Amino acid sequence: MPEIMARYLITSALPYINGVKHLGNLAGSMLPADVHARFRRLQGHEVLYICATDEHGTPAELAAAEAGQDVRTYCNEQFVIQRDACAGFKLSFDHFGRSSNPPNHRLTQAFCEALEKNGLIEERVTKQIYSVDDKRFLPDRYVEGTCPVCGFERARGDQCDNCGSLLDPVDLKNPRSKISGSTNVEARDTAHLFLLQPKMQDRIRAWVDKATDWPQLARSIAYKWLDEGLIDRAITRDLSWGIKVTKDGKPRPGFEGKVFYVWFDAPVEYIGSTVEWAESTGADWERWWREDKGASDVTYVQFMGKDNVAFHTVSFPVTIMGSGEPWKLVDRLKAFNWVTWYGGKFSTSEKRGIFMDQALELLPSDYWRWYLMANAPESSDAAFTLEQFQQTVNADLANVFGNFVNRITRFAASKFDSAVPDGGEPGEAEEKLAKEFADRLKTLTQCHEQMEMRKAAAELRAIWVAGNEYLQVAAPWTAIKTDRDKAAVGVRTGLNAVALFAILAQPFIPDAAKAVLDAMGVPDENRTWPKPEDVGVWDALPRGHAFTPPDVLFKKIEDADVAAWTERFGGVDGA
RNA sequence: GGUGGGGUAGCUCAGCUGGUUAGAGCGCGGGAUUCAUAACCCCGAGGUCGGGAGUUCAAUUCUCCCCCCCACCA
Repeated sequence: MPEIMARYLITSALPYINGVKHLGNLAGSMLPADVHARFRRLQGHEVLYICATDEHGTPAELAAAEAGQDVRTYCNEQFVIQRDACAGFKLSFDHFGRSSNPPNHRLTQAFCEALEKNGLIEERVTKQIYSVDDKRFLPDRYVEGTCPVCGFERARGDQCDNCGSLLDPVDLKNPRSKISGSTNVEARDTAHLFLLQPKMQDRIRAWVDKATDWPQLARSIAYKWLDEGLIDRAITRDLSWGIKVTKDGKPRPGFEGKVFYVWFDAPVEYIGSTVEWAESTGADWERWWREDKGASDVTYVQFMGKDNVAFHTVSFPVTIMGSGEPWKLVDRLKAFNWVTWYGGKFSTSEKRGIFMDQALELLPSDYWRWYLMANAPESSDAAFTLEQFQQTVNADLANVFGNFVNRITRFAASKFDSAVPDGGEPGEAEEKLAKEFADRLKTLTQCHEQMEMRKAAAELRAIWVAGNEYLQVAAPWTAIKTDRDKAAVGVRTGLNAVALFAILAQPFIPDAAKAVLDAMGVPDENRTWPKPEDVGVWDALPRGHAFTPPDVLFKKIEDADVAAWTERFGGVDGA
């Protein structure tokens, strides 16, 4: 089918290496990005879906220390855990990389050097708290002390939780290390590189002004930062785990014990991961990222949680644009709010909420995928409850879709010998179904194109319902008693609906969709996204074509399951 | 504290630039059906659209104030 092929570069915010993510993290970036990637592939577009673990920074170091491991070993283990959890959810990354891998080191260093050549980097000496016992400089939030403003004794280095004053760690009285508790700390001079963001302020604003199709949430956050005024930001830290600072490709004098701050190198890994992908497949990464190397026709779509919007709309663009090089900038952006656990926070320590690896122990990924996207936190935070999860999955997947597939395939198996029947002509009922299907398919397609997950799921569900309505009217089980041709039309239409419904379900529930399409014997090349004007879809299965009724697609979630899970994961209201 | 996002039927949520009897799914009540995972289909009952004031012929939809919830604050 000749179509206008487009190219989509899709990234989802990088999950931090520190432990397996919970369902909220999944629902807010990786999963919707996957749904979108699958949809665009089905449309016949060329898609590159990239993700990676974000591995640098103090939290990784501390988590490793707590686990009694060196950071590298810790990250190696955690990377595998996260990669496997993502695979378990059928996230169809073209590559899942690591920000600690060599390509990101090279790129990050190159970006910094390019920025410096353009006068956007400045070396400054500042005073920071050094912990003698910990043998390290302390990040702001790992310094505690008495607030110089209100006298609160447990003020953090960056802010006092009591009076709200923004603080500088060196101003705290009686400072101590939050890591070891040691009070043997002192302010020491240390040099850092600063990114002169204010110099880019006007260019960033002009760029945001043109981004009229960004969602409201993204634009308002970007403007908020711009209105407040960008500030010079340190992009290096006194740590050992991270990307070394260079000058002219060699270690930068005076920066031997320093690395880039994690927020500077993490987004660069979008590119780094693409390079990893290219190195492992022999593909060309520059045609996805360099405007001068063929990327000008790429549509770049980013998925992220609302906490990441500022970095993607302002900070990272400063790096990209400031380099003066023709890198690809984000075109479309989708931001999500949070999924909450019964209205409160997910928490490992308090045993509240389900994490990705645990979810897969309970049920196949499709169950979670469907619920999380049908209830995606698009306009506001969305509460996850096991009770609603049970209801949604049982109703939508088991009763509406699963049962539709089951009822018509089993009827066809017993009365028409497990083959697509010939004979009869479509009538009024078939016309009505085709009309409704075409209308809803149009809407569904638009929802996917706009990345409206909830609406897309609702529309898909409505299409499934239309199938059940049709069967109710066509009632082949009645017709077969008097008019075999009429029953044949009903069964044939129903079986084609099974295939169509599964094709449209692929982005959301890929495994179940595949099981249905395999059972119906639909060849891969016929599983592409249909168009509303294609009327041939209702006679796509060859007449006489044999199929195997699939097994029950979705087992219902029992009340006893919910009770057990509530016990284990802390349901109801614990907050 | 600042900024942003929310407060709409029992529950989870839709409701562009203001305008006939405010919508969906689930849950609930009734009916129909028997091909099917006690499933499906139809009908119905449920809401002073957080509170107050204002603008307007007209506000859930605009403005202001207040009260709650959530997130972020480099």
